[in-house]
Amino acid sequence: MGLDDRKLAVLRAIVEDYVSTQEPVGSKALVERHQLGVSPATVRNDMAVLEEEGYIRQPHTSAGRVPTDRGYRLFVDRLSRVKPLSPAERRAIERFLVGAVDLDDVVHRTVRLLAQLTRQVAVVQYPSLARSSVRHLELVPISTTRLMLVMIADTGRVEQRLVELPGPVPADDVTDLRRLVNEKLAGARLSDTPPLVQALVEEASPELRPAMTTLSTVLLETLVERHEERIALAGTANLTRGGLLDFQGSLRPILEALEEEVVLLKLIGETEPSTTRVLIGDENEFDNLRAASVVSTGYGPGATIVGGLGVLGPTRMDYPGNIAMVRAVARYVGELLAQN
Amino acid sequence: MGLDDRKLAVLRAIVEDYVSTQEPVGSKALVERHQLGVSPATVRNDMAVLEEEGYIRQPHTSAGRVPTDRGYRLFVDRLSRVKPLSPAERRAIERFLVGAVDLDDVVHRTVRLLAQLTRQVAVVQYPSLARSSVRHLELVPISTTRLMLVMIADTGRVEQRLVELPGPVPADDVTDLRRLVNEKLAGARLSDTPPLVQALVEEASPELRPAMTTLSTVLLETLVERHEERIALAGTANLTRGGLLDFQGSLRPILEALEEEVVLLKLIGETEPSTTRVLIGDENEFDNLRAASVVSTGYGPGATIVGGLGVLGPTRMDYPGNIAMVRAVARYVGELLAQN
DNA sequence: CCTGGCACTCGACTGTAACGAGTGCCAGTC
DNA sequence: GACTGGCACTCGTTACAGTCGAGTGCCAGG
Repeated sequence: MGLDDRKLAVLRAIVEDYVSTQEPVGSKALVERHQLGVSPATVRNDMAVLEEEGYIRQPHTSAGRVPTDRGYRLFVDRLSRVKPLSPAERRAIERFLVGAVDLDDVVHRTVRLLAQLTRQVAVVQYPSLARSSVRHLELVPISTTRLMLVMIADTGRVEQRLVELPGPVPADDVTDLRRLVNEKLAGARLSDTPPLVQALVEEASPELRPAMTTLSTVLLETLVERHEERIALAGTANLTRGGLLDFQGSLRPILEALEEEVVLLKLIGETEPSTTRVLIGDENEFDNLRAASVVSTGYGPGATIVGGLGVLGPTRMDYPGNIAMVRAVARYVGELLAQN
Repeated sequence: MGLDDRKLAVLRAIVEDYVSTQEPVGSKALVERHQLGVSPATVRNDMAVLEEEGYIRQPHTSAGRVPTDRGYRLFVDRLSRVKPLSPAERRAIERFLVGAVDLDDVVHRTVRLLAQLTRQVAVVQYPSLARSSVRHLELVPISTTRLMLVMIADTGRVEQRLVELPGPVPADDVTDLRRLVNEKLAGARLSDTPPLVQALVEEASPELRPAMTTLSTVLLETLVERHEERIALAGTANLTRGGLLDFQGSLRPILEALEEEVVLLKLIGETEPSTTRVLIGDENEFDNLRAASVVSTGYGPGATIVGGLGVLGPTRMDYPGNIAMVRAVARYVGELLAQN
């Protein structure tokens, strides 16, 4: 029941044509547009087999064939040829590098770039706190009983939290607190901090003990528990390309899913190192996104991965192109981060 | 050519019915659902006048009437009765207050709340830097030639920027720099800082001069020039309610507009104090949003205004309800901010 | 000034027919 | 045995005609 080379070529042709025309493709059109070297009738036979195997289907009897999710999967795994970026695309990616002034800027530029290049919805996860280390902790007195805790991570992320102290704390004590927490925590990975924070409380002098206890609670919340992942999104307007054909006229579930950070994180955040992941149609776990595909990968300075990025679009998308662009952008962002 | 009371009542009834049913409303249905005390024929005459005056129109000859933008305008200005919030809505607003830990949290909760209450797209502007004062400036050494500048504003906003120094600066000098900039700038409104920053450079000692010069450039950029306004958005999925009837089936322009921060800022950011602004259909300046209306207002602690918030939806929206909710939410957010 | 009545308009819906893209199958060819 | 041309068949799309009915404008009468 194997598929010989020609049948695979037919499948590839169907996917490519359908992606570009958005219309079910028939046997006649297929032989006209591709050099298959056989007649429509032969192609029809091959199509019948491909359909039997579940790679393509007919929307209705008198229509051409359309790839199924399974067909796209085979295409992505075995049939797609790498699509080199055009010079224009390359230039666009390089140009976006210049002039980014901080992490926010980098992320925003990246997500817009990705949306523009792929003409899909782009998603970029900020560098995950879980994969960051503490660079510096700052305590800024707001009033005698309030501090602003600012945590600066090595990935460039800056988190702030208000700390309500149990009682007034003099400025000198704040200085001590600042010194203590930095001595203990600076350089530590955020995931390793809980015991260190615990130690801080135990080692604190009696005067500092109450303030340090409160502070430690907030520290743990900020550093570990709330684990606030952030996401940037762009290009939602691209969902409306292709009229209402994609997503069978109902953008609703897609838009709803895109508003859930949890969903997006699941889609692009689970990064095995340096692979590009492709989720096609119902391969992803969310019902709302059955009609969508996701191409994602991890990024980070050097070989480490600090976050994920990717694009989301209709299953009928240009997989080779999007894969190439997602990879390229991830690599450039990694380089950019490495410079800091 | 004035409109007597009954004609106004008819217009009000048309708006209310059309908003709730989403279908052109005819004379017969109107007298059935409202106590107008007259016959359909009379209503028809009134309708003819209202149409002549441009307040309503017929989508086609054999259909009922639909309000025009001008009709909505009149309705909002003179006919709508304030709609008190339901207890459930009140409770929802109060509940959202509890447990907000920082500005980001407040803004995100607010925008989601607003989207959920109004079932429209909600937009919240972060407290504007232009209306903030400097609370504290922090300089964190990243390497010998790099600093992270962190600015904490009294509105709770925290901005960071990387500073590339012209040469190595010893730790003691960083301390001096920190002290100097805080002495000069802490408490100042951001819009008042340029001369102060200038003075900083002039007064700096020769050793600090080069570093201070670089720092001042970044300060000016961060504090004044880039004036980075931030926006949070939620509820885009609500655009798909009412099927494709609203926005005549093309969400595209709306989604595109929503991705432009500049556009959103114009819509909700221009706040005259303590008024609620309603922009109906083509009253706003963006072609993309001709089919949409915006209800917005300013918010801030006490009587001052630090930012705007609002909702965007089809012109066929529940103006009284949305106005009430936007106001209520703005007031609550103001109270919340005042507590900090 | 309001009302009932009436003719009229025109979109929505229904049913029918013609069309055509595309298929599956089969007999014939290399 | 694999491929091909031919052919009957399916079924969605389009066009057209006819009916229906919601809603109107207008008018004569109260």
